[in-house]
Amino acid sequence: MPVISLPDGSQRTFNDSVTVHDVAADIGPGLAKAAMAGRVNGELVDTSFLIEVDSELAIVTSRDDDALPLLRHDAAHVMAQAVQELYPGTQVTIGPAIEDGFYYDFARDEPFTPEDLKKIEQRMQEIVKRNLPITREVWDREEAIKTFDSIGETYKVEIIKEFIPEGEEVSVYRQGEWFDVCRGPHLPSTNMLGKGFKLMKVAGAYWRGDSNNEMLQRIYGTAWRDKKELKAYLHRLEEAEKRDHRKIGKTQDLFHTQEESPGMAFWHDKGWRIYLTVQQYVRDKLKDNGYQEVHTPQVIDRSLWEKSGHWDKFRDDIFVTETDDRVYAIKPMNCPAHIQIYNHGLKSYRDLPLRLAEFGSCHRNEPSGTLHGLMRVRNFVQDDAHIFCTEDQILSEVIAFNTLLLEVYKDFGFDEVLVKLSTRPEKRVGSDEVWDKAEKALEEALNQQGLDWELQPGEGAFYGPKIEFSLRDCLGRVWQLGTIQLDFSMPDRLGASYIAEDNSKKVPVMLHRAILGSLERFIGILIEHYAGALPIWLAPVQAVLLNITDRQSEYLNKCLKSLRDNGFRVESDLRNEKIGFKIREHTLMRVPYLLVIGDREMEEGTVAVRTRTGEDLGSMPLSEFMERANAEVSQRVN
RNA sequence: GCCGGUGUAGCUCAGUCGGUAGAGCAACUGAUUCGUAAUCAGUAGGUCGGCGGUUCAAUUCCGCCCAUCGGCUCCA
Repeated sequence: MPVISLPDGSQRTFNDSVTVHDVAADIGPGLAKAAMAGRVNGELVDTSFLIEVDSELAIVTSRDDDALPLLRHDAAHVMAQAVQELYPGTQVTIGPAIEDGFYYDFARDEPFTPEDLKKIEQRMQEIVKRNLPITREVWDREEAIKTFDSIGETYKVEIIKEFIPEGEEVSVYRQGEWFDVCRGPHLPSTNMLGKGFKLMKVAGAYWRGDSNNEMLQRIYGTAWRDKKELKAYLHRLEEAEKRDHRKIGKTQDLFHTQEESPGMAFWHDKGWRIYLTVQQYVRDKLKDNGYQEVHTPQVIDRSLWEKSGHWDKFRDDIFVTETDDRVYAIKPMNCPAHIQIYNHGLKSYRDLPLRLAEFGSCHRNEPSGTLHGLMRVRNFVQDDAHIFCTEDQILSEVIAFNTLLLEVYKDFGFDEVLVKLSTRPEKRVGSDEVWDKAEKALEEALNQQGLDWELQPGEGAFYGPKIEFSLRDCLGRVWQLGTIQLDFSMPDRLGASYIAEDNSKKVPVMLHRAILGSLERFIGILIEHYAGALPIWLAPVQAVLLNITDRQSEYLNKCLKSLRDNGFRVESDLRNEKIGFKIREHTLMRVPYLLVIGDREMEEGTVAVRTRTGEDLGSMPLSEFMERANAEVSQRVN
């Protein structure tokens, strides 16, 4: 006699065990039809799930948050069925729901073409129409292995053998002729998938995510409750693509790349202004926070990299130059060089913490397939710094860093930051005692900051734990920006030491840290975040002066000079074009302010101010405009 | 690095089932001096990513390479 408690607090008593579907039907036929799954005592289950004891139950319909992952997982199954119907001999592997959609990895010798995707999508629609009941079966493990082996599904066999312990049973979901090993739950039938799905792209993916394994073909799709939601999603994607920093970099004449220097940017005037503005901002911040700025060579003999251990580990990724029979590395990082500065002269504990910062240009020969606009490059400058300190100073240094980092992100308009803490891996240097202390310091610093953070056990570097700070780009991709990493190894390897209070010689702890990470990547993210309309304090051109006719040229040039003398980045547009044409052009270039000057303004000694959003602020004396603009610059208004 | 797509004028793109290419915008010239998101007319502009091969003939077909895009792996 199970008593079922529903989310609204009501209870229903049944004489016998009931399925989720039975309960839904008991409430009403509409709900029975709409039921996609159930949540029994917090666990998501099929509508066919049998409830035998008193339980809490929520019926999942398309309105629930739970619906989308279910829908997407089903879409993956339906796609796999479609693929196997259309392309016999194709093996299925895994196919989960992901953010905004799903994918399924297939093993097939021939590549899937964009035309294939269309065909598969059509077949999926057909399968949905067939309205196949999706049923759950429980198989004996050995029987499952035998069955999948007999139909040539070797990957499935491997999955069962690996993930299902011997003696346990395997759940198999069947829709029509087609079946797949799956934990579930699933929708009751294929037609509940509806029409809100679309196949997006084919991509390669290694079996089990290991580059030593063979490559499978992954088909990505998106799935939503209905066509309308799908359309909205596709629209969102289109809008996101318009924000692409590579596109905006081109249209706004910020930078370019070319074949001869893959993964390295040619910064144009306007892009470089952004770069310098960002750099100057960080430079001032670092100075205010007790950092010394240094500068070290870009080309350093291989012997130093051998000592640091990088030559062994990263030889293939280091650009090398050979001159006069010596082999030099184009530096891939600044830290060994900073230790050279640290080592220059005897250090006492009184010198610590010592914070050395450098905007050092680094080169890394990243694999060709990983390059991506400004986001992943081979030449970059980090807002890099190394803090040399004692073990006891770790906590206070990490707190100070986190505080500074959040302050900086906020100034740039980023409030949503993803934080991850990576702790000791199996292979590591340093005593457990030191690791304990270090991990605790990082954790405590994060908690004191009130940050939400995710633990990544075992993901730390061999030389120390780390915190990573990431932002999401316009297409939802996550890019790591800031980091603080403890290093118990390199100072020792490169002979750094200090004299402690008790006159003993000790090795300092080194903290690698960056806030923006690579300036290139950061500027790429900035461009996308603001869709090219950078806040006025960052905008490469803050205002353009536009004349109506030639008569105002002289007055306009006077205004231009005055603005420039006051430190504004302004341009003039004296072309013999209609004012509407000029306004359109500069608005599209996302210039924050357009200052229109006609006879009226000339006579009154004013400028007519228009914003890039199309707002007309009316005429005002130049001094008033400058006051306004100055305030916005110093307050970093968007 | 791996899988797949793409590479045509400064930009965005069309085109050629093998006979050396076209539009819009931009540029240039001329006219227009016109008050808040595109004034009109004309001119010029391309070794069709690179190198090889097949062919009477290759931008088009084939091979290799490079770059780029989307993923995967990687990211000190």
